[in-house]
Amino acid sequence: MKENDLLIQTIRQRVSLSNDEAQILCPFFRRKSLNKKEKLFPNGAVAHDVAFVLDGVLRVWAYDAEGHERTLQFAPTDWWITDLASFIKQTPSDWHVEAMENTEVLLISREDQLKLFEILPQLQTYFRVITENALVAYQQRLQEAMGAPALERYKAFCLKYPTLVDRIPQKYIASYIGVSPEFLSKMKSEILRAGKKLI
Amino acid sequence: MKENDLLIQTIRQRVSLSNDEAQILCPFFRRKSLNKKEKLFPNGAVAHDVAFVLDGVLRVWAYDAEGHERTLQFAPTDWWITDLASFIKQTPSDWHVEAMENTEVLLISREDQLKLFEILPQLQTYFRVITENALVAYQQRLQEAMGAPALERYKAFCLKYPTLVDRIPQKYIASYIGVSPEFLSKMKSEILRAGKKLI
DNA sequence: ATAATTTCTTAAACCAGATTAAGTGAATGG
DNA sequence: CCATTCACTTAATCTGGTTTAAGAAATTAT
Repeated sequence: MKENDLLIQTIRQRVSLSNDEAQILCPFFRRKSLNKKEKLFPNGAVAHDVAFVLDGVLRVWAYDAEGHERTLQFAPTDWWITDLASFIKQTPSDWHVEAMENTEVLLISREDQLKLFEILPQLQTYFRVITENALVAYQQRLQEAMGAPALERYKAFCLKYPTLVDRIPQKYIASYIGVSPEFLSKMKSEILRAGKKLI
Repeated sequence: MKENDLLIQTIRQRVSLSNDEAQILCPFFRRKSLNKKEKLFPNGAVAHDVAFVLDGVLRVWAYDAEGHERTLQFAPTDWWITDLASFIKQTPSDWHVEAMENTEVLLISREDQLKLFEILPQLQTYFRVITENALVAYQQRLQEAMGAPALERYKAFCLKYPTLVDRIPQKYIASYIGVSPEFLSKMKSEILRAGKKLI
């Protein structure tokens, strides 16, 4: 059960959970290993599960109108990730949830998640709170996407995902902040040339 | 209590609520009238309350890096609205929540909302569900903002807020879809000239 | 090791949408 | 009821970021 320690610990940062309750919770989760480039569920399938990342990194992405990849979210260790629209309505998925490295996750199905909310009400509180926080984060990001120049968006990425900046290929960062890989490269070389410090 | 009918009815679209439970719920809400241009709370104050719109329209907006207004959300009848970041953490607000017409709302404070979640667990479920749905909507909107051309974003606005298209000044629609008022005007006249039909 | 592939950089031409400016019409207020 | 402000349009010019293309560097597979 050692692999569940990180999960319990993470949940306990937001709601209280006795050891007995933790024992109730654990069997709801299944462990899964994903190889680099492997997807959490097949393209177009329903996202049955939400994943809690133990180790590695996942990303959610889709093609935009012009056929470019756009990254919605990254998920390093102790983040939750899925195609939320598909997961909450159990409808076919529009997004790809893909491992960027060999990755270990814990999975829980929507059905089991809703069951768990009835058995352990604080779990519903936990997910309500992290959903509220995620909503705030997306509101801020939308505001940035519309009103802030690309360099500000790059800085915001660096603050949000400090562990990823020098770990994942730069083109995925570009697809997250919403610029072409060429332009991100140009921005970074301008920062260096000017000797500017980020943040 | 007639003014609470719309609230009860709206909640019952997602969770069950007996008449007795509805009677418990109602005293938690206070009614408030806002004049056109009036704000839900003073600039920089904490958003103590979340508002349920009975009649009229509110909008949430802030200035971007270049000093332009950016509209995050509109709320016509039966929508919920507040500065969510400020509301959930009870920290000073970054956003303006402002009436676009004379508007009637029901208010509940964060404190009372959390109390209510303990008294009526299905209310926590209700807010979890609408928060999940709002999160999905913001994910889609972010994807659009980054990858779709301005005309697509205008169409998406028209679908999302059909009651507002011919009701609010066009410059606020521009500030929502993320273009200058001049460019929205140009797009619309091009649609007309080409005799294209939206949607 | 070496070949094959992927990623990153640089630079020129290009474009969607911003900015500026000027004029017109519609609300609003005193 | 007039004056002022606010909302919308049109058009010229400008700009942040894209596209295209080509080469260099780093990974990955053989």
